[in-house]
Amino acid sequence: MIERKIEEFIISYLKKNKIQNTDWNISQNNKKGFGDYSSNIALVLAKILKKAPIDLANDILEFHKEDNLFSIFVTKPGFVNFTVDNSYYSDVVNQILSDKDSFAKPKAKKQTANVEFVSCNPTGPLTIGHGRQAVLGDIISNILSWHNYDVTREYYYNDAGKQMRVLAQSCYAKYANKIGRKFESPENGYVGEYLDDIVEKIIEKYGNDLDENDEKFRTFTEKEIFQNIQETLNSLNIVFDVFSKEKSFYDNGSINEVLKALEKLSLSYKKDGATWFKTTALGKEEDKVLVKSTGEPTYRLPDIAYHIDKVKRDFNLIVDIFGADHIDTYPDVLLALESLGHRVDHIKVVIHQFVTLKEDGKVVKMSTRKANFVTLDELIEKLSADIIRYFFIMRGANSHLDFDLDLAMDESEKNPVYYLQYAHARISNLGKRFKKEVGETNKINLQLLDKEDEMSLMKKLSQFPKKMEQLHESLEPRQLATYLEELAAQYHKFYGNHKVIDLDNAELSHARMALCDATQIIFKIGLSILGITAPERM
RNA sequence: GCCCCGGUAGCUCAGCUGGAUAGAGCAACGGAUUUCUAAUCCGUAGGUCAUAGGUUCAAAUCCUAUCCGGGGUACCA
Repeated sequence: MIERKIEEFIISYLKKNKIQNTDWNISQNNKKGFGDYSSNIALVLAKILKKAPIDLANDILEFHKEDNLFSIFVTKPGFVNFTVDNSYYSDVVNQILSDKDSFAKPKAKKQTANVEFVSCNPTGPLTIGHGRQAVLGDIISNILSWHNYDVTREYYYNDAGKQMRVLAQSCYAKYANKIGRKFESPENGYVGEYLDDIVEKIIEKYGNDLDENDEKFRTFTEKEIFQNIQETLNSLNIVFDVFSKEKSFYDNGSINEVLKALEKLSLSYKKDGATWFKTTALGKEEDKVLVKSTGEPTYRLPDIAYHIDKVKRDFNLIVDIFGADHIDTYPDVLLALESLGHRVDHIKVVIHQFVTLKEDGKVVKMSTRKANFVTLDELIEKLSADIIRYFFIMRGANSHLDFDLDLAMDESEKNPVYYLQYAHARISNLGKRFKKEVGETNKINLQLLDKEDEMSLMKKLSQFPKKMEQLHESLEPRQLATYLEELAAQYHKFYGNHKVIDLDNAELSHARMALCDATQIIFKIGLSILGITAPERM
């Protein structure tokens, strides 16, 4: 990467002048007039050395020996600007063409990662909010896979708690109602239509004389709903490797172990019949309940046991993806792990904000319990997986996402997804024609590419490795989407202004086609990480 | 009350580990089509980067306060 070379150059200057590290940087310029890269090194040094920044910048300029990598010029108030030689960019194109799908892919040894996402209890169909998390988690997993991680996609859910009991009661209420018994739906019960369908199936399968406390109202319902959840995820091409059930941590005794261990450390105590986690001893403002006075643990306790289990499975990286409603709970879990002597420095938590759905220009409020939500299934009926996936990550995870249903459907032609896919398809089509009309060659002279649009496109391609590095750090899929949109814009512009197939100039034609091929390779890599198809034609 | 996000063009949002002239898409307006598939391109217009202070050679970006929107603050998950 050229940034490295520039960095090395500046460091060599600092070494020669015996200047200790300072807080300087190299930034890339998208504007004209300042070269490809600039450094603030002289501005930063000015203060320490008590010299004019412009003089320092000129000193750096003089220090630089002629080479064929980059040239330097200085602008006020003291920026050192680097203009990278064109040959660097054509080298990148060559590199892409020879490495193909593995271009820029790190060669580091395999590591393991666990990504936990969705983790929604089987009490109802997935909503649009879950959809965001599902897609986010899947793409983050793809990013890690690309960076040579062996990724385990994991779904954790509560198959034993209070919510499941309420679900069973709600189901029975519908059942009773159907067969003419009297039974009040529980307070805060589930009333969604999906339960009616399940009740129909129960009657069909088990008849209409089941007892109120029959196990089937829980087990059958859970199975049905969970199957539906998996089907929904599958239709977005999301497949999990591991399902962890909360109940297993009761059964194997690890929840009790956590309680004992915390007690031993005097980090828990009893009050009002409940067991409390003494987080105030660890710098928090309030203590939190671990076991309710009813004897039932809160979600926090099994969560701790579950995370200990994940840590013990020895992954190099653990990623938890939560909705904004969990923002206050995960620090407690991490605190517990730390105080019990477990590693937490390899746990990354990704928090995403909520989705608001807009229909007919109005915001639709959603709640699973009240059943006035729009399900992910309904969305999938209307839109393709490609579009849904893209829409969910086209905003930063930390921003609220306005999902405008009307826009996603009615204006699908103006959808950014098509813009990307079209760039890819255009190149495919062009390639076919090119083969027929121009033929092949083994001598490609990329030095012929020096037009502004060609250079801009090559520069955009050269940014890919750096982008992927940033992506690894941020785990923010939107950054890749933004990059691909920029690349597509650059490509369409190039395509519009220059003929690739020019029968009077075969040499130039080949050079341009090579540039197109390289661009297509980057699209392929990018789109596959986003889990979006790269069509040959549209 | 306290904590966490966010407030950038008419709308939806990038940019935020400080850098030079704040960007896209949509919407509006004006052009390009006997095409290498126009699902595209070119151009015009659109901004007190919520507000007020502060730090800095340099602030949309960092700090403080205020205002507005969302979420949390449960012996719900």
